[in-house]
This record gives sequence, C-alpha cells and structure tokens, in this order.
Amino acid sequence: MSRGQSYFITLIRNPSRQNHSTNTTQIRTTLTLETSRGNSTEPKSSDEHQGSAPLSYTEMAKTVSTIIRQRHRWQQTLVSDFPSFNFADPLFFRQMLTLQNSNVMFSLWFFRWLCSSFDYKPDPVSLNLLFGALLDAKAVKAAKSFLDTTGSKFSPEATLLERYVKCLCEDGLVDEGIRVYIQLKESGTVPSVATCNAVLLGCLKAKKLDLFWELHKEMKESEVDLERIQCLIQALCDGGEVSEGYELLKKVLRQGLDPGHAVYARLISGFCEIGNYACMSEILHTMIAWNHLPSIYTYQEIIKGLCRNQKQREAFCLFNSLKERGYATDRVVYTTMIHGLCEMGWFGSARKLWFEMIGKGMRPNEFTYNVMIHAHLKRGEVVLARELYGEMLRNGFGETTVSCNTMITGFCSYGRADQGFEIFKRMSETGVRPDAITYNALVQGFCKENKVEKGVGLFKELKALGMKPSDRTYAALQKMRDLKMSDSVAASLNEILEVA
DNA sequence: TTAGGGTTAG
Repeated sequence: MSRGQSYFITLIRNPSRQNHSTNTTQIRTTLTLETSRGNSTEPKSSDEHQGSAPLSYTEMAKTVSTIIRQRHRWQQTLVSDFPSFNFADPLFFRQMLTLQNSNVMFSLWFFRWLCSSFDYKPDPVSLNLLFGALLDAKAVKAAKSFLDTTGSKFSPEATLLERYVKCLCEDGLVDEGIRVYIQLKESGTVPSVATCNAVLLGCLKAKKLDLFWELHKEMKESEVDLERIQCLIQALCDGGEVSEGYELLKKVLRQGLDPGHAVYARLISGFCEIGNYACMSEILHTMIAWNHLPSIYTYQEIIKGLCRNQKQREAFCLFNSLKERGYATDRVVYTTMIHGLCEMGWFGSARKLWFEMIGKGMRPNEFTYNVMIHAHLKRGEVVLARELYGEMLRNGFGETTVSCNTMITGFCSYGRADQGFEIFKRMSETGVRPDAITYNALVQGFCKENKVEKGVGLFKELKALGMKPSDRTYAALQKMRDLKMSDSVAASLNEILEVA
C-alpha cells in the first residue's frame, strides 16, 4: 500500500488529526425536515430526527447515501429536504466517501452536485480522497475526466499520480499514461519500480518498442526486478532479439530465480519463429523443471513453428503425442495441424483430422474451412472447394476478405479470372473490403488470360486505393507489352511500366 | 483457467 493511501485511511479513521477543532462524530446539527414525501418506498429523510433531535455527520451521510441510491432526481430535492444542513462542509463529504466506497460513482455524482449547487470549494484532502477512490475502483476514464474537470484546482498527490499512471497503462490508455509519467518525473518525483514497470508493460502492449527502450534507458539499473526482467525479455523477443532474451533468462536462472510461465512461452514462440529448435527444446525442458506445464497455447506455437519450417513430420508426432497425453487439442491446434499437413500435400492425413475433429464435437470455423478450401483449390478441385465454401456460409460463417481472396486466387490460378471477378463484384455488395491481395491476384489472373484491358483497369483501381502492386503483378503486366490492344490501353500500360 | 494461439499470392 502506498504511503498516500495509508495516510488517507488514517485520516478517515481519525479525523481529529487534521487540525480541525471538531471531530465528525461529535458534530451535531439540528435538522428540521420541512418537506416530507408521502411515498413509502422512498427513503425517509430521517423522520425520527424531525424536530429537535440532532443528527451526526455519520448518520446524515448514511441517509443521504440511501437517498442517492434509491431516489431518482435526488439532486432536485436534497436541499429542500434538508434546508438547514451544510452539505458543503468538507468533513461531510469525507463521511460520504467512506460510506460510498462500494460504489465510488455515487460519490462522484454527489461531488459534482456539490460543485454545481453551492459555492463549494473542495479541499485538497477531499479531492485526493475521491481521486484515490476512483483509482481503487479502476474507474480510469472517470478518474481522467475528474482530473480534466478539476483542472488547475487540483494537483493530485504524487503517490496517487503513480497509481493513475499504472491504471492508465493497464487499461490500454498508454499514451496518456506515459504523458503523466513524464510529467511526474519532470516535477521531481522518482517513480517507483512498479510504476516504471507498468509504463514499460504499457509500451509492449501498445507495440511501442522504440519508446520502450527509450524509457528503459532512463530507468535505473538498480531498479531491475523480476517483473522488469519479464518486460525486457518480452521486448527483446518482440524486436526479434530472441537469443539476447534467452541470455537474460539464463542469467536469471543462474541466480536461482524463476521468471514465470509467460517468459518461457514467449521465448519458445520466438525460437519457433526463427526455427531454432535446439533452444526451443532447452527452454521447454527448463520450464517443465520449474514446474510450469507448457500450455496447449505453447504447444500450438511449437506445432505452427515446426510446420512453417517444413518439419511437419515432427509437428505431427508432437500433435499425436499431445492427444495421447490427454491434452485438450482444440480447434485451433487442429486447424494449425491440418494447415501444416495440407501445405506438405498430405491431404489424406489432413482430411482424416478434419473428420476426427468433427467427430470430437468441434465444429470447423472460418479458419478451418479456409485451410481446407485453399487445399482443394491447390489440388485443382474447384468444385469441391465451391461446395465447402457454400457449406461454410450455410454454417453461419460469413465471407471475409481472406475467404474471398482464397477463392479469387484459386480461380485466377486456374484460368478462371472471370469467376474470381464475380466474387470480387459480390464483395462490394456484401461490404467485404478487398485488399492488395485481392487486386494483385485479379490483375495477374486477367493478364494470364491475356485480358489486358481488365488487368490494366484493376491495376488503376488498386493504385487509386493507395495499395501496393506486387513485383509479380508488374511482371505479369510486362508480359502483356507485345500483345495487340487498343491505343488507349497500350498508353496506360506503358505509363504503368514506365513508372515501375 | 492471467492472456496468449489458427486462414488468403509467392
């Protein structure tokens, strides 16, 4: 718990510390209820105190809290219910805060009402308390708007600002978190290790690697704890420096420390990506030795990495051993494995897995369908691909850019660019956005069939949309040069090729 | 289950 927090809590529990001559529990005020509502379901404005009985701030806060919770438009009636009560007393607001800690938004509404109804000048203690309560409740957006509206009238305590930075970064509002963090540092505060780590983690989440290293450079070496190590290893992996990340892991392990499941998983994924299975396997063994059972996510990454590096045989062995060991091989693992097998041309095994997965009650989704449709098209089985595509749509998986591209590239590679173009036309009707793959595939497809005019037209569209033509697209257009075509198409083609 | 994972041209 931060110093600021404990100070506030002591303050609430023992308000006499604040140099006020009175203690809240001793404060008595004479309340007279001048208006009384007949509605029995509404909270009574303390009828029992009507007349001369005094009411402590604690009791009054309870009553007002109940009214705020239960009565609509309480803002319009509170003053007339308690005309002689001084709502603007800061001590009363603090009582309200302690009572409302289960729902800080009530406190915020009450605060806003105070500001708009009275000449209420909130004191720094109340402002810090409310701000802290908003952070406790992780109401980051409310905390931000609270700061925005109080503006220069409120400078939160540094400890609270640190917590604010942490909440912002955790909530994905990284830019704002970094802004407050820099502001804190500029004001002379040395942020805690936890705050620094939160900022670094925020950078990683937002994929701001340059900023990560820039901020890390300014942080002190002495502050490096296990959480920082986790951040650093992730940053190294994200930046492609997996081996450096592994060196850091080894250093930590030599110190007898365990950096936690996620670090091993990230490094394994990194080594899989670059095809370094020796290191991947070492880390896998290390994590098991530290009692971290690799999750199905980690194994899926390994299977994907093996397949990507043409090691489908090893991937398939691993996949089968996972099943034997009772791992819940889910739809994603099946899809990854089916994809790997299809890429190798082992379509029979892929199909077997497809039915095995369905037999286990897992329904293929757009990813699984796409993998199989792509495989059929690669084998020239256009009719089967079409059938499966229809089945996918019937099963409720809508068309996506990827699924359309799969069909379009399939058609185009078999000299059926017109059929691909039909899908392309449908995309604009169904609101599926074509991308560079769509256009490049169609231009190449039409060129392949010597349909220069269509190819050139689509190329122009591609450029107009700000997309990048691929080298193969230029090469396909280049081949069209000597064909017969109208003068205008020839002029366009020349223009395209000259610029290239 | 801390969250994290799968598909399209080459």
